[in-house]
Formats: sequence, structure tokens, C-alpha cells
Amino acid sequence: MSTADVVVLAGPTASGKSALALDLAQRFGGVVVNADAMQVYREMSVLTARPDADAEARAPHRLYGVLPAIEACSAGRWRGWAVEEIGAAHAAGKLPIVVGGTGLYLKALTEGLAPVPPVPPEIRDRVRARLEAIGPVSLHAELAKRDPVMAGRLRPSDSQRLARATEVLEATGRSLADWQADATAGEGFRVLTLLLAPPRDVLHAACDARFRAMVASGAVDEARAVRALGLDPALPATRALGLRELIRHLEGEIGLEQAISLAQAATRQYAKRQMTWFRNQLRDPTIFDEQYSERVRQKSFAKIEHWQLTGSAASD
RNA sequence: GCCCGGGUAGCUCAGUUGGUAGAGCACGUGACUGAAAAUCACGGUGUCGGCGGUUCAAUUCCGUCCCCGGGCA
Repeated sequence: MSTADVVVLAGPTASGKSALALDLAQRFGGVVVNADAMQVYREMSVLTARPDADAEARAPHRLYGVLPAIEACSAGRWRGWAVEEIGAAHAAGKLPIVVGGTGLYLKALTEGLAPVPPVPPEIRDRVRARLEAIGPVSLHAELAKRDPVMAGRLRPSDSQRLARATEVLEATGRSLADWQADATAGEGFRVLTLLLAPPRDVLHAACDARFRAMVASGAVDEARAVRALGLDPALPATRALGLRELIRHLEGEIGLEQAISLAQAATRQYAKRQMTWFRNQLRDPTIFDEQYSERVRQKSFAKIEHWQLTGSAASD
């Protein structure tokens, strides 16, 4: 095995990535590295469908539940950890298997990220407060005067990107567009990207079943515990699918059945967005047009075996 | 059995004084360079319950049948 090999396994929520990752890790002597923005948060294991103790016992898993929900992860933060874990796996002679549904994280890892320094929290808070106060359209107008390039790139309604562009400008005195123009590159890994892409009807059924299963295995209690943390609603952990719906239920606003169907709809919509991202943004994936199954397992084994052989041939 | 009310998009419903129809949610397509399970853009997807009748034209009016509520027996 080349020391720079990395397997990336992408797929929408409920496609069976975690199960396949575990198979791959066992078959190839791998380490599973989480690339899911929500599974990093410690207090949410049921709601984020984090691999259970049995899975962790069968193969090493990294970057799951490593951050308290009161902190915010980010693509850059995650990328640093992931590079470290990949290095450690290589050093130990193991194959890193990066698995997750967060497209931006995968892209940050394989294609690099603009070298923007961290934005100080006080600047970040100030910009978010300003956004809250005047709304995205006005913030866009303000940005247009100071950074016409970024303003031209962003829609006036795109609140999140407007806030990012504004805070980078304030923190660094330089346009985000300039930062992004700086040459960025991945870590030079040799990457094989696998994509699980089940048909939409199968995916929808899996999303619906999955949220029900979460509720059956304690999602409501977990939501209660997270609610008790009193997290700032702006924190990313509060965006976990189903969390808001279950909290509304706990507060007596809606019934459990209604909470479930709202959460299921949110899950389906998320899966759809993921599929759009993967289809159009992922670089050169090997696509499996089905949900996790024995067939997919065999096909992915064969693919990786072949890839490893061609790798050694090419590097010699 | 009789009397009301209803049958229009996947769901809940609006509407058309006769010219083949539109909202919310759901759904579909796309964008994506640091809180991405985020943030945004675009799109109406339809035997207007069935069958007849009147009419240049019926989802709309008439007849009849079916189905779902509620009431009276």
C-alpha cells in the first residue's frame, strides 16, 4: 500500500456509508475517519446516527463525538484534524477511510482550502449581530461598498456567505475573493472516491425509517438532554436534523407524530441536497447506484483492490 | 332509506357569474472555498370522482351513479 492512499466514501444520509466503511476497514486494515459535520458533536450520538460501540470495536473510528456541542466545528478545523488522523493511519500502516456526508469537508480535504486565518470570535459575533439587525440585503449593500468583488459573487439573500465574506474582510483587511485566489492544494494524497447513490425512492424510505428508528432508540431523551444544555441557537450543533422538531415536541408545541414527520421531511430534503452536491461537485467518483448491500460490498472491495494494485505499479 | 356538506396537485384547501386552474407544505432541478445536517436560486408536477346531457366550448350548469363526513330515521 502506498503511504499516501486515502479512500473517500461519500453518500447521502441513510445510504449505508457507515456500514460500508466498517466493511472496508475490516477488509483492508483501515481506520474510519469521520467527515460528517454533525457526528463530531459529543452529546448527539443517536440523532446523528454515530457508529455504535460494536462498530467501534470492530475497527478504529476517529473524529466521532470529539467536540462538545457548545463549540463550533468548521471545515478548517475538521480538515486539520483529518490530516493528522490520516498521517497517523499511514504511519501505522493502515488505510484511512474518510467517510461522511459533508461535501465541503471532503472537498476541503482533497482539494485544499484558502489559507484564511481564523476569524476572531468577537468580529464574528459582531458581524452576525449586524446581519441579524439589518438583514442580508442591507449587509450585502454594505459589503458592496467595501468588497465589490465578493458582493458581486453573492446573492443579497445568501445570509451565511455574506456574513463570512464580511467577517473575513474585517478580520484580515483583505477580500475573501483574494484569499480564495491564492493557490491552494490538497495534501497530495492519492484519493479513491466512492459514492453511494441509491435511487431517490429507496433513499426516501430509508430516511423515513431511520428517523423512526432514532426515536425508538432514545432520540427524544437525547434531545431533552441537549435542550438542557441551553445552547445558543446559532451554534451548529443545534442544527442537527430532528433536534428542533423534537424540542418543539418536548415544549408541547407539536405532537410526537408531527415532530417525526417534520424531521423526516427535513432529512429527505437534506439527502436531496447532498445528492446534488455529490453529483456535481465530487471529483471523479466511482458511483454505486444503490444502497449499501452485499453487492455493493463486493464491488467496492474489487474496486479498491484494483486501485491499490495500479497504485503500486504506477509508483514504481 | 331520507336530508345536509364535501370529492380539484403527493397532502390540506382556494377558485373558475362556462373559455381546461393556484396557494401553503411535500416534491423536482441547480448553486456551493471555513459554524455546510448550513445558506440560497429556479420549477406547478393535475382525467378538477365516474358516465351521460345542454353548449361553439363543461372542472364550472343539468341528470345519474360511486365514495367520504355529519344529521334524521
